[in-house]
Amino acid sequence: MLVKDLLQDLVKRALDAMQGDGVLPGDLSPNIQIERTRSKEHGDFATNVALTLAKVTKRNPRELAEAIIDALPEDAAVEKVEVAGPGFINFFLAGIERRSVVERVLEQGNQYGHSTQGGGQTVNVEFVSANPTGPLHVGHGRGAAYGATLANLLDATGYKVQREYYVNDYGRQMNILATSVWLRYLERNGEPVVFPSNGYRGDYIYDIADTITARFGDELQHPWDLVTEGVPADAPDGDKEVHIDALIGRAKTLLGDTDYMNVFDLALNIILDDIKDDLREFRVEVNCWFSERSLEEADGIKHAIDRLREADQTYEKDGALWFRATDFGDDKDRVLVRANGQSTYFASDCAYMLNKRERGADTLIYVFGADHHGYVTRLRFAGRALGINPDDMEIPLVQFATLYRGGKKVQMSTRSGQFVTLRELRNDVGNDAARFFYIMRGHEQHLEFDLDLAKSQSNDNPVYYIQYAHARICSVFRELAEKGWSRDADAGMANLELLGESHEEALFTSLARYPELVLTATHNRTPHMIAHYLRDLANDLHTYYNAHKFLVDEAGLRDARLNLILAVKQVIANGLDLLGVSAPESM
RNA sequence: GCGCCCGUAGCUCAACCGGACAGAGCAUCGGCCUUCUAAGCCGAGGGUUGCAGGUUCGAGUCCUGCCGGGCGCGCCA
Repeated sequence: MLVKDLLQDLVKRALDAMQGDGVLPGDLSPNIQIERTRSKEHGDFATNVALTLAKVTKRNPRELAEAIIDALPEDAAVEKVEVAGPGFINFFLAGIERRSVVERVLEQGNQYGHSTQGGGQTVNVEFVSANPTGPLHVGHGRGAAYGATLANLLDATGYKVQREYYVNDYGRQMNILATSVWLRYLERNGEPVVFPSNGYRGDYIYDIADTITARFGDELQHPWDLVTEGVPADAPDGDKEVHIDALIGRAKTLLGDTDYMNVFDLALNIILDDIKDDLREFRVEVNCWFSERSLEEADGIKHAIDRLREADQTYEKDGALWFRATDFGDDKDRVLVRANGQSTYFASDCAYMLNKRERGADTLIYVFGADHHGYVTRLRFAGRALGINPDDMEIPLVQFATLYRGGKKVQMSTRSGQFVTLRELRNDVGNDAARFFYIMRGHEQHLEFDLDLAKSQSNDNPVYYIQYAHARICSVFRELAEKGWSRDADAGMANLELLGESHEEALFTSLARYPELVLTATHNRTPHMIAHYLRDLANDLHTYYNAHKFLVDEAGLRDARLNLILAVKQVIANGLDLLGVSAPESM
């Protein structure tokens, strides 16, 4: 049981007693907030319950606080309780309680900070879900790091987590990709191809085209004149959308269904495999690569539309099938099935959402890039249409990351194909720094990613600073062995009371805070809190190291200090693990 | 035009359901030092939380309006 919960229980019992005695009205059920204090003078924990009760009971808050303290049951963990400020109740923990964290950490090891708070509820975390039309870029990287870390947090706090990537392998963009590949193939085989302005221009398209050549030789080749037969002009003279759609049509006609799909699938698989490798190397786990096409093939879209139709939420107009979004407060109704018989993305959204629910997800988390925030409303309407409680759907938006090198912004533009890929970033700064820097800021904040800092081996680099704290502790233990000593764990525990230095007190507090922090970070979907915490903990360790020698001659004190820093090492490792960052033994 | 997000120290960012004196790092300034491997350590200055109202015992946090920045609006995906 967390001390926080213990204190909450004590306060509750006090209030119950006061209600029983008629000192407080029996009908109030106060929300008892226990929080860590910001400064030591205010003790370890505080509650504002007297302030909140003062109003409803029309009593003086300080006086009420005194009364609550009088009714508070004794507990060995609490040394002193005080009224402070306008009516806060401050709790000072007993020394033995404060020190006990060392034992807890070492006992629980890599499980310290984990909990069963989630009660086994299933949470579906969908993230990245970039169209497989090219390699992931640095924008996707932030979503990947955020989603992966959030999933790790949920996992650690007792939720069943589905980590999911929605593979858009069905729509028009994929047809543009397949056609782009085929055109590059023709170009490589000597055709005088004029590449469409709306096609995918990246170099990787050539690589895929070469794979096509390796597999199919010149079987898929057709003369350029025939390819462009009847195709309207490209921009600027014509409409680039019409132009590319016509080219797609020609590709399908000339290649036939089978060969067209061969090109399509080959392109898709090469890119998707690349994305899978990329994420795996980035320590981003994905349990389910959910294919949009599979949804269509399994009649999932029809299934979802049937559901909406049964609920009388659809109607037909102008040959299309519409969803009555206005009934739910949208400014206009939304098309489910176009006049040409093709279903819309909104229909796929509904189908996929329904599918997630049918696979057992209680909560749906959609991690979106901020540029996709226009979909949020639509998705929420889909949820309402399908009868999903709005509280069971969350759509955190991850803002853009801007790269800086040499103090200057790295220019990027998807349109011109001038984007930095996630793989380039990882190769540049390393996986550890990339993971850490990505989640170091609140996800709703624009991120300035300083590439030079991320690479630097100095204390200014927070990743280095934290990892170094871990390695430094390992180094102390190597030194211990070199001196021919060893740690006596039991003696260390028995001598914890020798640890009375302010640096040691600070570490007790920091270590004890960790499980609460993990819960808060999970609950608020704010993994950056872990990064900030680890930086603070590392700072506590380094200042302690600078102020005191651990390997002192006096064995009792030495063992106690070694137990303490071993606990610090454990918590740093646990925290870094949640972030997907390694904890090196030496640097 | 409508909608969403953001605005906190010179810079990059924190601030747990609305709590106590708004905190870190970098940079700046002033000292110290050569250590369980680390040019590091200790300390100081720096703020009308974009502006103006409102709610509250209490607002960086909630509400309204404005200013500034980013993004989005489709029978595209």
